[in-house]
Amino acid sequence: MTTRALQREHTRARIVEAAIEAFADRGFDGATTRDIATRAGTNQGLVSYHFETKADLWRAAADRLCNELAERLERELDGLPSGSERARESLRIFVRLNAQRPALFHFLVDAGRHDGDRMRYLVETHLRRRFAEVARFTGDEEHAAHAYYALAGASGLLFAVAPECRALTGVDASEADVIERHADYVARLFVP
Amino acid sequence: MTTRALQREHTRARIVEAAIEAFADRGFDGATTRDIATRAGTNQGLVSYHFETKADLWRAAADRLCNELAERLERELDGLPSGSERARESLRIFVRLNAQRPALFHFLVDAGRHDGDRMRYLVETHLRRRFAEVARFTGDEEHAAHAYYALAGASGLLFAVAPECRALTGVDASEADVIERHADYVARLFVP
DNA sequence: TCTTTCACTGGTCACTTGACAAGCCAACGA
DNA sequence: TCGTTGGCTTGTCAAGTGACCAGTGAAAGA
Repeated sequence: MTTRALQREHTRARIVEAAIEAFADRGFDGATTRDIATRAGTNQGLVSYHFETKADLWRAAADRLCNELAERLERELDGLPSGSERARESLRIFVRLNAQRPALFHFLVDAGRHDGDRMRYLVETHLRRRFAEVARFTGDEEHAAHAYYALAGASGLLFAVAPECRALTGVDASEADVIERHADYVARLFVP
Repeated sequence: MTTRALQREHTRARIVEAAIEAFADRGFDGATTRDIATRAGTNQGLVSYHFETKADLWRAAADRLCNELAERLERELDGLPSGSERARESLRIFVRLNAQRPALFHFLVDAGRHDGDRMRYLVETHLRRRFAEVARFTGDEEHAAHAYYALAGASGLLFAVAPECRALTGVDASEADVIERHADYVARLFVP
């Protein structure tokens, strides 16, 4: 690959990563392309140059976020021994992902509350597969949606509102032992 | 009370109610005072007249939302028979409140992700008491925060992203039997 | 009855927003 | 080597944004 092409990809990646942070922090409406540019260490014009619209950038950010998590999930689940403990460990892994990337939860909530383009895109492109897995996991057609959203909520909320959790309970959700305790709590909750 | 004072209170209440919807829909940054005014059936100037700043209006909306839910929760818990089923029924009630007022979840997430004035206000004014109750309920000092956020997430997310849930799973979270099924699911989850 | 009060309206303000366009210059290709 | 490409910067634009203010008219008080 040429120097220029490499530089281009590198810059785009930096902007997308900054966009993930910004959209998670402020929501789609609240995040500004200027703020994203600053986080990426450049200027607003460059964001418009690489991504035609703000919505395009959001889609790129959602893709990056979801693909990264899907890959990591698949990789970590792969090396798991089968048996009764497998289900619980799967849940622990899912909780750890939520802890490392609270942006996932924010994208889900921010896009999911309206029936719009962003919600449709998330559902069609990324969520269908993940939901199908949970549905197969529960086996229960009737309660699949309930299990899915209860799990996602129980796993992600703590890390999504980490500053509030710190102020309210004194618990720092970024600490490793807190993450592990939550992973264990959720795992035992859903697989007693 | 005079006609004017009554009218004033009525108008303020209308604006606050519109603000709850708007802030839940778009977040603090995304919601505009003009949109709030339109939802309330008036003009932007009147919003500024009744509430000095947008942040003031947000605080009034948060108060209204939290007080309403605290009252309802207390009232419904009051008539509950003691016994082994009491814990489960408490959880069902909590889920039903989340279903009726998904705005609660959105306020929590929107304010809770940053260490700022709104987050502090929510914690100090409304959340402390509620968390203390959950902590007393679990009895377990070590896991109180984990139980609290797992419960809040598991109860609220489904209704907070109802449009997404509909598109993803076909389940309409506004239907009464879906609400009851989720209430039962969460209740059995936390009190097996 | 007549003045005062005040909830409410319409319009203006400085400022921010996303999108766009002209120019710059190092990397590229001939 | 020299013209071209294209990533990038700077500046500009219309469309909002929250806050503010003078004016209005009906209710309240004298």
